[in-house]
Amino acid sequence: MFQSSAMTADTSDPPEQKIEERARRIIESTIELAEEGGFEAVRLREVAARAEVAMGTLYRRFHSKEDLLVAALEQETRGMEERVRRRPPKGATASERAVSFFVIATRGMMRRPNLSRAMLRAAAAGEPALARKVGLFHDMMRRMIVGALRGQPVLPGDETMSDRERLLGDVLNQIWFAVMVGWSGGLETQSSINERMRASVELILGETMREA
Amino acid sequence: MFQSSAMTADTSDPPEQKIEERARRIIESTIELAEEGGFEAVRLREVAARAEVAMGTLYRRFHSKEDLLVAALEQETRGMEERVRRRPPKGATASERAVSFFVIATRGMMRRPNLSRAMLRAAAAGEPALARKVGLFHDMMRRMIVGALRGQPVLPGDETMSDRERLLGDVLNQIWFAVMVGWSGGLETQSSINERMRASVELILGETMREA
DNA sequence: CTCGAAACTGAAACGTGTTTCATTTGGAAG
DNA sequence: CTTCCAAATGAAACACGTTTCAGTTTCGAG
Repeated sequence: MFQSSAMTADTSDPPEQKIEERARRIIESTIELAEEGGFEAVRLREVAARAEVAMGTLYRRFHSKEDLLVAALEQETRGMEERVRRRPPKGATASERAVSFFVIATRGMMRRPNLSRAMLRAAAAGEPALARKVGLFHDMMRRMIVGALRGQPVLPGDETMSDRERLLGDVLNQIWFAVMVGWSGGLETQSSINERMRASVELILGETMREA
Repeated sequence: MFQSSAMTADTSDPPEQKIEERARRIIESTIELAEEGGFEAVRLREVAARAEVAMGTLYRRFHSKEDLLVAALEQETRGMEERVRRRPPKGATASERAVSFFVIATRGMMRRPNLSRAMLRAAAAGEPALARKVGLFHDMMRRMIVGALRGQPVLPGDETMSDRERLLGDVLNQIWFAVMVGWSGGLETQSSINERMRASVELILGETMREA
C-alpha cells in the first residue's frame, strides 16, 4: 500500500483514485458475501456496510445488484485470463488444449460455487443495461478459447482472429455458458460438465484433428 | 365450457379439476402480464388478482415468481411442440431442417418478446428448486431438434434416440439457449440469431451433409 | 483562504416478493 | 343433516432492492 502524504494515515489520498478505491472495496465486499451465501446473501445494505460506503454511493457507481455481480464477473474473468496467459492449457492438438482450457475454467468456477452461481445468474438475467459488460465477459472467454485452440494466448488488442476462429470460439463459449447455467441450477455436476465439453469439442473439431 | 350441475352457474364443479383450473388461470394471468411488461410487470399481487385467487393459493402451487414463469415456459414450449409436430420444419437435408427449426423457434419467441425474456430469465436464474421443470424444457427442445434432424417428429416416450443424436440435440440446444439469453440482454437481434444458428449448424453438421 | 461543484452520508420511504395466520368455505364421510 | 378437514381467503407483516433528499465533506480553482 502507498501513502501519498506523510502525516495522514489513510485519508486524503490522490483524488481520482479514491473513487476507484471505493469501487474496488464495493466489488470486494460483493465477492465476499456472494462467496459466503450466494446471490441472496449479497444484501446491498451489507455490501455498503462492509465497503464502508453509503447506499447512495454504492448506487452511484452500480445501478443494480446485477450490475455489481457482473462487475465481479468481469474482474474474476480478468484474473483468470491472467492465469491462463501465464500457464496456458497444455495439449498436443487444438482439441486437447480446448478441453484442457474448459477443465481449468470449470475448476475455477467450482472453487467458489456460490460466487459463481451468483455471477452467472446476474449475467444471464438479460438486463439490457448490462449488455456491454456481459459482452465484454464473452469477449474475454472467446479470446481464451481461441488462444487455447491456437496454443498461444490471444492478447486483448489482437485483430488477427479469423472468421472461423471467431465462430469456433463463440460456439464453444455458448455451449460452456449454457452448461454452466445448467450446473447452476443443479442439472450438471463438475464431471458431467467436463464430459460434455469434451464431447462437444470433439464433435466440433473432430477427435482426430492434429494441429489447428 | 361445461357445467357439471344444473343450477350452479360456475361454482361447485368437479372437485379435483377446480384446483387444476385455478392453476391454469394463474399461469394464464402470468403470461398476460409478462407479455405486457416483462419480468418486472409480473407482480404477484396482480397475478393473484387477475386469476381471482388469494396470495396464499398462488404460493401453495408455485413456490416463487420464477416457478410461475418456468411453468409458463413449459406450457408455451408444449404448445410449440404441438405446432412443430403438425407442421414439421422443411428442408432436404438435416442441416436445412435444423436451421429451419431454429428459425421457427426464434420467430415464436419474437412474437412476444417481453414474455420470452421473462421466461428465459426465470429459466436461467439457476434455482435448484426449478431444476426438474427446467430440465423438462430442455428435454422438449432436444426432442424437437432431433426430430428436425431426422425429418420426423420424436414422440415424448421415444427411446430410440442414439448417443450421437442426443449429443447433437444437446449441443444445438445449448447454443440456441445461450444465444437467446444474449438476445434477451440486447446482445443479439433476430437476424443475428438466425445467422448464428445457421453457422453453428453448418459447423457441426457440415454444410455439405446430405441426409442424416 | 474562500467558494462552488461534485461526491458522499444517513436515514427514511416505497414497491414488491415472500411468509404467516386467524377465519371462512366447500365438499366428502358418517 | 352434521361433522370435519383440506383448501382458500384476506390482510397484515417482513425483508430487501431501489429511490430520494437534505445536510455534510472533499477538492480544485481563483
